[in-house]
Amino acid sequence: MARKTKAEAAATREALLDAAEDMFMEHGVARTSLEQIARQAGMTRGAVYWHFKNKGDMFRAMLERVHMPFQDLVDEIEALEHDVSSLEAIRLACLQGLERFEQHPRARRVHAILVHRCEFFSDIDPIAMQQEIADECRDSLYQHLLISQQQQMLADDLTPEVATDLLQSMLSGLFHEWIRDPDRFSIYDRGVPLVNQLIGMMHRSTPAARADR
Amino acid sequence: MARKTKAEAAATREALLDAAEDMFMEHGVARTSLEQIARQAGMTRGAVYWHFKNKGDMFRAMLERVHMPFQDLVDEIEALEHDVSSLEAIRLACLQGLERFEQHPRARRVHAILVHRCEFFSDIDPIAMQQEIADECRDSLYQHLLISQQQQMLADDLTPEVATDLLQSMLSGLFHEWIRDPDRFSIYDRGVPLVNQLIGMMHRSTPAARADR
DNA sequence: TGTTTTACATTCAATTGTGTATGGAAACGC
DNA sequence: GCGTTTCCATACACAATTGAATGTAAAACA
Repeated sequence: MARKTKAEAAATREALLDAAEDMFMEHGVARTSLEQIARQAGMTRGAVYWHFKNKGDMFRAMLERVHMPFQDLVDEIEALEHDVSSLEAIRLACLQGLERFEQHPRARRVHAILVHRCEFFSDIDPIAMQQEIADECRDSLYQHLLISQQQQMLADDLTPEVATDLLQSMLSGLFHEWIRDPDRFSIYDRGVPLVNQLIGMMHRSTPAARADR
Repeated sequence: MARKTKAEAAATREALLDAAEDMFMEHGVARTSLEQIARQAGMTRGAVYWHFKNKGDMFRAMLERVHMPFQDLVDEIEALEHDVSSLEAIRLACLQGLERFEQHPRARRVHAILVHRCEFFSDIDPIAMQQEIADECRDSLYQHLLISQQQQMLADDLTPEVATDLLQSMLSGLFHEWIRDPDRFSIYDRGVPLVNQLIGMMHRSTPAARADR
């Protein structure tokens, strides 16, 4: 076969990853062969083995295309905390995260694959990856809820530990319910009232809890 | 090979399912061959193909050994609702559910396999199964939270819809965090304060929210 | 412009898993 | 007690993938 331009080669690499996403999503990771991926991209397995070491390497590359923006959210909290209260910053960061999930279809698909379309294989451990993401999110929430408590924002009977577990569990559950079938409902539309309500209930006895629904 | 007694045959069937659980849990469903399962049980594939049609049939049989006791929980709510308030009945049913998860290691393992160790194959769709379980739980919660609202138990700014989403998301998230690595923490120990806190916050302005931790 | 490297396609060897067919001895029904 | 059925082991044929080896024409480079 004729050699391609560097730009063309990069394009086929992207096309292969796109095809991998398609086939992984449709048939699951284990049930899709490298030939199916190659044919979906209009190539042969030769192209796949040129750009990637094997299926595991391809999977890893697919994940690396969607950078997990959790640290970005933390940074946004940080930037906001100078203007608004810490609890309010957390609330806005959660809403921002929901919105982001909704608006990046590639990130949505890759997360769906990671959670529901693959079991571990070769040296890929999706559960460990999910663990890592969840822990990162959890630690971040805890740090900021600790600040909220120090600022006397949390309700009397609410410890930052329980508050963290509550928020993290709720967000995690919402995510899992949604990612199971993202077309069933909008994670943003369902999530906004939940976040507002829960954060509102966490506030220190401000009877006029705001639930803008 | 010599024919076995009916009791012995039933025992090997159970042994095969035990072995399947072990291997599915350890290597994932897709990566375990029927021969691995047979050898783990001290048998050959002949035994497997005698008792089951194929891997999918075996998987289904494995799931059928653990009856999902969600309707039992609903019934327990029903039985309790004559004595205590509806919200209190929901709270107790949630705690009961957590306890049950903790205490049945087989159910725990099978759920872990269903969620994290398999993608769909042949005519098995684990996501649809999880969907079914979640919907059943959600519907049940909603029905009873509707009663709570009619009994004027819910906080003014809390609709039964949002309350349902909150509780269900929180429970689902807690479950997913736990099932990812059940040895990391006790779902009961972490769940009890969460349920108590959340249900407590849902109550209609009873300032003395109870958080027994 | 000539040489080297790149970006694939094609082919091949080897492995792995599946489903089925066959066999055999003991348990079961009568 | 005898035929039949059951429970499982063994053997075989078949398809599906994989990884690597080889081929090749054009791009990149000097």
